[in-house]
Amino acid sequence: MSDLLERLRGRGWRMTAQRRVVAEVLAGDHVHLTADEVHARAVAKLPEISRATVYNTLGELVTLGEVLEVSTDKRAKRYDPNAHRPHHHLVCAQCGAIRDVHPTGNPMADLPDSERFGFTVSDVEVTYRGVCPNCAKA
Amino acid sequence: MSDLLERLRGRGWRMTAQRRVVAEVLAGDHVHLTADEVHARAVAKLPEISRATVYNTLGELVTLGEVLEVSTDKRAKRYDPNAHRPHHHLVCAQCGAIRDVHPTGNPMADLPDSERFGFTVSDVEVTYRGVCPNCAKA
DNA sequence: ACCTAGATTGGATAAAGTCCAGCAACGATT
DNA sequence: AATCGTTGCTGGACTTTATCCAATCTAGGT
Repeated sequence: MSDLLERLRGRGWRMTAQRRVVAEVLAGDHVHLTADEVHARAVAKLPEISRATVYNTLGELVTLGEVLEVSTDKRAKRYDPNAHRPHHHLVCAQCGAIRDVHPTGNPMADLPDSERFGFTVSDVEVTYRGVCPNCAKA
Repeated sequence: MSDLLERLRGRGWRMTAQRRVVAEVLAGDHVHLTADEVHARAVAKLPEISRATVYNTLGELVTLGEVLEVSTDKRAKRYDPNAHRPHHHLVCAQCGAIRDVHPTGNPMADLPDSERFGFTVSDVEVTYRGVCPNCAKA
């Protein structure tokens, strides 16, 4: 993840304690935190960090293509740091747990021209829904 | 759409002016209104209808499987009355326009067991993103 | 060490949705 | 047609999520 900071610096990002902390908090696979969760964890490392800064930083990371915004059906947006290996999501309908998945096939190829309504289609997002093993037990 | 009202009545839904109006407002293809938009249009037909009722009714329609909740990336959830013909969505990244699309292939079959993490997968939602002809012109 | 563009802060505000207590009315029954 | 129990409706308060902004601070170049 420190390569992330390198890359950002290369793009003229001014490095601050706050931004470093947000980047640290987001590291890892299967990480899909809400802005508030990011803020809570950031505060643990840097008590004075403000909510606004967390929102700003997340927004910038999304704009720069380093982090993906994931809208599962929950109320709050979630942020996915795994932007460089394309993947989709599997969501538990009961507890909201999210896993990264890599389906075979290419959904992009499955949309015929006749179904594109003249759009220039650039991206697909696939969300699988189901019940996770934990919730199935209960 | 009046068959919808029939079906609901058959399921023990008590019929009221408010519910009728909400159902009317939702009729049609490529309809993806936010709760607030539904409320605005409902008010035009029945001035006293309250926001809470619109939210309640939409929630019930979703529970009954008559309407789908669509989370594109906008802030507000949208409601899609076309629940009985399965379909996916194509969203303009600029203006937010939404079209119903029917891709070929079955994304469900593209998720191998090894990528299911023990989940019981029951549903897939595919969202294509791009730029619509209108926005492309500008 | 200094300077300035850019970043941070926290509080106000907005937008979307939920909750609740009291009133209204659907429709089954007689 | 009148009654009545149950369910639905209302409107306002409240919660959650997110954005805006003016004042203040700081990273990093010189």
